Amino acid sequence: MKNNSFENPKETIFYQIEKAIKQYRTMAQNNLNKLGYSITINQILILIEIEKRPEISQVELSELLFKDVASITRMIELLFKRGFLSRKENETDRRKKDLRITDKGRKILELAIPIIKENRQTALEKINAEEQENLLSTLNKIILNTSK
Amino acid sequence: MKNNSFENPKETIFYQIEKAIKQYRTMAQNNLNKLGYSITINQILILIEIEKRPEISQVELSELLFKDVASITRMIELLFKRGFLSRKENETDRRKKDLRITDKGRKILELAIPIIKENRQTALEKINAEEQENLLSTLNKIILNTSK
DNA sequence: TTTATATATTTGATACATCAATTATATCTA
DNA sequence: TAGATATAATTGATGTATCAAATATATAAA
Repeated sequence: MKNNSFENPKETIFYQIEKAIKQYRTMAQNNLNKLGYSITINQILILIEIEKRPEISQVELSELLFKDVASITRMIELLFKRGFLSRKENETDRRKKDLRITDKGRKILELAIPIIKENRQTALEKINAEEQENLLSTLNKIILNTSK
Repeated sequence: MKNNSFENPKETIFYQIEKAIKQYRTMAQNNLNKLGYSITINQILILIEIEKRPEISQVELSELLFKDVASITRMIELLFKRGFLSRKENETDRRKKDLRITDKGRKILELAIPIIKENRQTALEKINAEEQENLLSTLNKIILNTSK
């Protein structure tokens, strides 16, 4: 391992993490595009979470998807404009919005979910359970090290 | 391991990779901000590559940093506007631009590089050499699986 | 040497990220 | 209950990501 990590960026861990996640995203989006709809992986992930737990707040969505609440607001806005979900004031807490998947949204979810599962499988091919556990464990260490 | 990976997103590998890289970026940017300049990690990485190899083209930069050439153009534009680098037409190939770090750019590089190295060390604390090798190896498998 | 093809960079359009500030409502406390 | 504080969502400003199309120049091929 080189001492000066700037000599060979391609060999450093963070470059590799970036590369892996970027390639994964590209592959995932390309496969999703084959559906012929124009929707992003991120938008699908939001729909999935709302479908699983319709009372979820935008703050909770932001934590779950590691995004800023501002990003969530704008993504919700797009999903709403395109008719994938409905949005109205919550009765008991008027600061909140009730988000609901529309039929159109549910239809695209049904098509997209198998694709996303397949993407994950493809990306993890030939990586056995132990290796996956190790990866998770090392990632968790990085997460700990970088959290405050 | 759950069969339906949508039940517990927090436990899936790609969520963890996203979380790790996001937290790392946030920490790195926060530490960089302490310098009091207003510059992003990405911009520093571009400066580093140009400093190492001044004849580098924007296409090469895009490959090295896993970014679209369009992104590189805009980042270069910002770095130029802020006086961190100069940019002029290449004499022998007029499609290309000659990029050079300015004194101002060199100054910020000197301050930023130690910080970036420290960030990487912090993030990898208590992760031994073997574990790092394993991480790289697994990431490479993902990169292979998702390339094409 | 013209024509076709390839390469380097830029631009336009759209989506997302992050921070700070704002708006609106809810809750807590004196 | 009035005023302080907290929370949910939005908005503004700026930077980055991706794709497709446009420009400009270089190189290969007829």
